[in-house]
Order: sequence, then structure tokens, then C-alpha cells
Amino acid sequence: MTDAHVGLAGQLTRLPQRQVLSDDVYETVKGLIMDSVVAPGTRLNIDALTRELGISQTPIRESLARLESDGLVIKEPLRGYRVSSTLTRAEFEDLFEYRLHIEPWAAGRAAERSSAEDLVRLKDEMLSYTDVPERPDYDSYKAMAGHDQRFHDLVLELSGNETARQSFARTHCHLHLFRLYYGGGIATQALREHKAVVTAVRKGDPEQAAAAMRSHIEASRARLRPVFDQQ
Amino acid sequence: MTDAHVGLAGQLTRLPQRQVLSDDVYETVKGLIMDSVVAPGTRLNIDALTRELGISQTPIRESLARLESDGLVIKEPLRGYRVSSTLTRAEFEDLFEYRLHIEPWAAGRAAERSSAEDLVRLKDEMLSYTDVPERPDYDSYKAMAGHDQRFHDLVLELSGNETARQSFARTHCHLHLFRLYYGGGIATQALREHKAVVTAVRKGDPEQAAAAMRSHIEASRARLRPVFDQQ
DNA sequence: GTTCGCAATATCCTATAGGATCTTTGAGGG
DNA sequence: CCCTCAAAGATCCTATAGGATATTGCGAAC
Repeated sequence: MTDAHVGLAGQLTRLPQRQVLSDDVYETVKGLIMDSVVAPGTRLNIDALTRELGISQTPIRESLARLESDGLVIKEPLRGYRVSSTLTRAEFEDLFEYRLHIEPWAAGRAAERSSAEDLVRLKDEMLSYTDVPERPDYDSYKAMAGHDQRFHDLVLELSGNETARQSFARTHCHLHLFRLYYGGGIATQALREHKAVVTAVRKGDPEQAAAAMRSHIEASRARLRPVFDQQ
Repeated sequence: MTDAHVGLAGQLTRLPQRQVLSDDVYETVKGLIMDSVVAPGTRLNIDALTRELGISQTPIRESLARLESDGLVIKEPLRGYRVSSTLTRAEFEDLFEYRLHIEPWAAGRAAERSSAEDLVRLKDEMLSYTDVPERPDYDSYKAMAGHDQRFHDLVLELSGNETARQSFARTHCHLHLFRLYYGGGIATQALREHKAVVTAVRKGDPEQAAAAMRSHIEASRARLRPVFDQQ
């Protein structure tokens, strides 16, 4: 390796970006929140995290600052951070209303604009999660949630409007929905609905794509709403 | 004060949130970026900021982490932060396209839903910036930008969908547009367009409100586009 | 029993220091 | 001249320490 490097100055691309500790901490704490290991409302004690993670306070503080911007933690000056609550019903309704405004539009644009390569990416994403177990456990729930998020992000990306994609990403929609555990069992329906969106996009039919996406989101909302009736 | 406090235990509300140094730093650096004191692409040297602001690195790092989430700085691990570029033409177009999708919808909803109190707030906001100078200087430009941002945020708020308002806020639309300095001179037109939106919202006419907002955003886009022709 | 005040403890926030990594500079060789 | 390499310097990142603030617990008074 050292010998191969000699004489190639300037011809190697820059190494991939390094992962620094604060990034690791961010992902770790995010995972704890996402998996409800730390419950909504829980105070996040910086000194305790220091002890438990075996690192200093500084990267912890930095990652908490980022998580605050993500809406996953709430900072109270001088008193610390706490995990944000899961969505209230009002927030849930706002989110879906917003989705119903943005995502069918995006799907329609994806139908108008997608190249053959784009369609391959859609197909690949659909193939990334097909093994729906009869009795969903936590891992399959998590895998489905991952597919769901990637699918929607991809459609937003194929809409060709990066502002819209980022805006949607910044709602952290699927992260918040993930935290509203609903026991699974509906992956088959969601996959079917995703497939209908993909079919319309492939046909290049924006009206049908928008309608399929709207239908999917409305169904998703209806499936999730009972969560709030149990509280 | 100490005497007044005696015997009133539990009856005083919690004091307003305290401002900590990292919050101050965040606003300071944000202001430097917004005012283009530090130009787009500039590296932000943490040690230099430490010396110039006379504080330690820690609050600086925290505020930079937040500014990264805001899209105002870009972090390159181990190499530091740099100020994000001003909007490219493509980003500008995406942003306006997104606005054209979101803001007329929001204005229409505001027209449907606003209470008398809401309308007072709109009126107050319109009254907050009326003194349009013949020859706009930097301060008036900044004041107009402030009004512009507050106005649009208020309409989003009156739409009644907090997800939408936050999503729009997180684009930092007016902050990015502010950095595209265009020399002013168009405040009178923008105010006239804002007034048309307010008039329609007051009438409770959602179609007219949406149309007025659409017209305003399209005009705003047309006014700003020449910025890119000069680059 | 409740409430208040005070001291002790815990936690948050920032400053400082040191190690790791990157960037710049200068010398030497072709 | 250009290129390479090594050393020096600058900067980033994290650990540690100390001061400021909030929280908790206990005892005294009512």
C-alpha cells in the first residue's frame, strides 16, 4: 500500500469523510430515542451519559445540539435536555395534512420526470423489503420502517425539487411515526400501496401517481390513528 | 423584591428561560453570516473565533453544530466548518417552486380559519414596516427583510398547520434570500402584494388569498432572478 | 401534618489543556 | 524548473476541571 502510493501524488481522491466521535454519539443517542430505550419526556443527563458511554461531555453536548434541531430532544437552558414527546394527535394530524399536500404533488412530478435509471432505483427499493413475516417482530417492524422512509424519500427526490425533499426529511416523519409503535401487521397493505405508486410513476401518469400516493397516505393515517385512542 | 417573594412560594411562574453563552454565540455567528461579514465559502476557524469572541471553544462548537442543522454552515470532519454558499440558481428555483406549492395553500387556509384576533395580528404586522425610504440603505433593507419573514411566517402560522409552518421555517427561506442582496428598491411593491394577501384573508376568501399569495411569490421570484444573471 | 429555609449534592455550562489530524513551508533531488 | 518528503505550525477534537445554577433532603417552625 505504501509502495503503491509512491508516485501517485495528486491522483488519489480524498479519503471518505471520517467519522468523529460526536457523530457516533449522535447516532447512538438517536438510536436510543428511536427505539424508545429512553422514553419520551425522559431527562437526558449529560454527566450520566458521560459515565455510561465512557466519553467526555463535549461530543455529547454537540450531538444533543444536533438532536435538538432534529426535534428529537428539547433543550431547557441550565436544566438540560429531555426527550421530546411522541406526536400528539394534533401534531399527527398536521403532519398527515402536510404530507397530503406535499407527497401527491411530489409523486406526480416523479411520474413526469423520472428517467429509466430513476425507475430502476424505485424497483430496487421495492425489492429491498419483500419478506413480510406472518408475525412481525421488532426487527421486521424496524426493517419495514426503514423501507418506508427510504421509499418516500426517494419519491421526494425523484420529484426533482431538493427544497421539498429536504423539508420533508426535516419533519423526520418516519422517525416520529416509528416511535408510535402500532404493533405492525400492516406491512402487506403498505407494500401494496407503495407498489401502486411505483406503477403509476413507471407509467409516467402524474395524476394516477398523485392519487396513489394520496390514497396511501390517507390509508396510513387511518391505520395509525387508533394509537391515539388507546392513550 | 426579596420581601415580596416571601410567602408567595409556588405562586410565581417560572422565570423566563435564561440565555446561555452558546445561544449568544449562535446568534452572533448567524448574524455574521446573514450580514455577509463572513462570505460564503469562508472557513470558520474555531480557534480564531475563540480569540475574537474571547470565549472558549465549547459554546462555539455547539452553536456551529446548530448552524449546520440550519444549513448555514457546512461541517467537514477534522477540517472544520465553512459558511454555506448562497443559493445557486437551481436551489433558488427549487425554493420558489416549493413556496408556490406551500404558501398559496397556507394563505387559503388562513383565509378560512382566521379569527378576529388573528386578523389583528396581520394588521399589526403590516403596520410594523411602513416607512419605505426613497433610497433604501442597508438598515431599511434589513428591516424590510425582517417584516417579510415575519409576514410569511405569520401566514403559515394562521394556516393552522404547525408541521407546514416549521417545514417552511426550516428552509430559512428569507435568511437565504437576504444573503442574495439585490439592492432594494422594491419594498413598495412587496408591501402592496402583502396587503393584497391580507385583504383576501380578511375577506375570508381562500381562493383569492391563495391567488394573491401565488402572485406575490411569482413577482418576488421575478424580481430576484436577475441576481443570477450577474454572476 | 405542612411549609419554609438552608446546606449538601447533582448537574449544567464553560474554560483550559493536550493529543490527533491537517496544512503549510522549506530543503533536497531529479 | 518541478516534485517529493519531512518538519513545523495551525487547527480540530476530546478530555478534564472548575464555577454557576438547579435540585434534593433534612431540620425547624407553625
